[in-house]
Amino acid sequence: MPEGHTLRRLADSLQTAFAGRPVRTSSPQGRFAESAALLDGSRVLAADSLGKHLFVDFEDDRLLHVHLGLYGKFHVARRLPDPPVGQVRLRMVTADDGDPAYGDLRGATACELFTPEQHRALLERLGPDPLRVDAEPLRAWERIRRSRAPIGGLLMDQSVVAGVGNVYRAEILFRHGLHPLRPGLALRRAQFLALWADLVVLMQAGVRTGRIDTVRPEHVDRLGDGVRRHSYVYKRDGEPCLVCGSIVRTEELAARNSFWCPRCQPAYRGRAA
DNA sequence: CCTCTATGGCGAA
DNA sequence: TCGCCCTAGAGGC
Repeated sequence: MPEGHTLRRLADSLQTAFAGRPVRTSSPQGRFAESAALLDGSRVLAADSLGKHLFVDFEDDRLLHVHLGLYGKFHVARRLPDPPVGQVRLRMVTADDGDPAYGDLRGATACELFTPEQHRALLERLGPDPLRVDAEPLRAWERIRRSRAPIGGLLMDQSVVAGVGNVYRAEILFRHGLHPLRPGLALRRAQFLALWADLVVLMQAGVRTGRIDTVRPEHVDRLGDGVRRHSYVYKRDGEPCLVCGSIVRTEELAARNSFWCPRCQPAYRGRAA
């Protein structure tokens, strides 16, 4: 589930398993062979994430940039790897003694060495990441408050907020009673700050558990059918809202399916919320 | 077996 | 806005 929490979690496990240790890198299916060859045998210094981007710092000023895209997975385990099965695009294996670990990258959009210039340009382009303690939410607010674009699109724009994807977008808007089509400039500052604070809580929980779970305890089995829901509206179109019972709706927004409850998230009609 | 869908984003038109 | 990249799981036949 590659939204920001997945990348943060991945950076943490790579850091724990590989930091300070030399690795053998290979590209069993060739796609990222060039990156693998350039890094083979070097020492990992650190791993970090920003938004949906992963960075692995190697010695001699080399920086690996990975973006998982929609389908990518980076499986990390603290044991010796089995022979690669299927499309492993990058394999990283500890090359020193003791405590073996490996990582297998599949399906990623990007796996490349970044120049300092590329790195700087990317950092400059990305908005604040709710998972970072040094994030500046007011940078996002300055973009949102002056934009006529729908908040459901702005939240997906990585230059506004980094790390939010389609699930967190749908869920955070539900939790704050905001219709996805409400223009950014129709939000109040206090509304945005509450939304941001909630994003921090939800995404931190996502880092801890490895899954996106946004439903408050009192709503988890609200329908009384014994099914524990973990989202209020995401992919629940056609089903009853866990709060009011209205039928959850979906429509495409910013090239992705957007989900909302028509009663809890009333349509914007030119008034403040 | 097949087809569809997905938590993302880029570049061409 | 569309096509494309790439993988895996779900569901239909």
